[in-house]
Amino acid sequence: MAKMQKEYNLSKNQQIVFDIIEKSSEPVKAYSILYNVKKKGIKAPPQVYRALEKLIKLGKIHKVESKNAFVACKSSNCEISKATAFSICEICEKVTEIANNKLSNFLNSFEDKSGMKYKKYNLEFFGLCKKCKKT
Amino acid sequence: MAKMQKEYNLSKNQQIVFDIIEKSSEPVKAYSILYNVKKKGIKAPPQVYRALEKLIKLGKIHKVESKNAFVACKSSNCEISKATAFSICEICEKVTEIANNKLSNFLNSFEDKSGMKYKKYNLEFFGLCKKCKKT
DNA sequence: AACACTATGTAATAATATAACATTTGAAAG
DNA sequence: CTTTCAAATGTTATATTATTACATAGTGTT
Ligand SMILES: [Zn+2]
Ligand SMILES: [Zn+2]
Ligand SMILES: [Zn+2]
Ligand SMILES: [Zn+2]
Repeated sequence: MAKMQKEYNLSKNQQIVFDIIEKSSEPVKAYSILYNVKKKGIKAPPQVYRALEKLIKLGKIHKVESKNAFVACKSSNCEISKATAFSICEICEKVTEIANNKLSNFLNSFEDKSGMKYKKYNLEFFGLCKKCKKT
Repeated sequence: MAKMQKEYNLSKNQQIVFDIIEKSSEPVKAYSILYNVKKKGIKAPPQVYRALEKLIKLGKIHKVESKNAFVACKSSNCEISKATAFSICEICEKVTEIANNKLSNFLNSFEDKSGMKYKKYNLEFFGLCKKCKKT
């Protein structure tokens, strides 16, 4: 029971790619992953992109669209990758996943006059992080 | 007074690129723009990307990040490109800019516990448009 | 004219992502 | 156990998106 069955269902390549992203303190780019996994036998872009695609579907990582980079999911609220929100510092580029019920409730129930009901959203906030605000 | 001074300050290339985007009923990709302006003397990617960059700064167009494509601003609320929201149909890929005060007020005043204050956001909703929902 | 600033033209290349096809693996069913 | 089927992998090539770097030209100001 120690590990609470975490990522037992990941395949070899998926696990390798996930480990890299999870260990990183910042968003990771696909080709940076590729470079870092060459030593583990992954040699070509499709291997990385397929793993990324699967991990996104599983909700284990998210793509930060404005940066073409990937982060591990920290909130465990978005297991199916349906509702994601990030804060992005415009100076140091730090990206943090936002877990805020008021925000997610508001957005999940948002419905506009077009009659379109949304099943998924991605929100990216930009500003200055605490550290960078001081300087 | 007929035209209410609209885009008088756009340079030649900026105007050419903007016209293409504004006339399109769907998001336009950079290389599609490039292809379409070859006849007007614009020959290389940087010319297009520079115009795009400027138009974005001016708030006349927005980039739809999840599609790497560009749309003309329809809301005139986001003159400085600070607060953008789009609805995107997952089937026909139609993109519509959302102008909704409740939404923009909520997001503009959103502040999370990290102490980070946001000056900009981009939100992309995904779902099925009215037309595609029927089928 | 001299200056600063913005925009343009052009060639080369970098960075991101997918197509296509052959092969392997692993779990489920018979 | 072996047949079967879906998922995952390996590999080559190519498509798509975006930027660097440098030279030139226009525009307005002093
Ligand atoms: Zn998440
Ligand atoms: Zn910062
Ligand atoms: Zn707009
Ligand atoms: Zn649709």
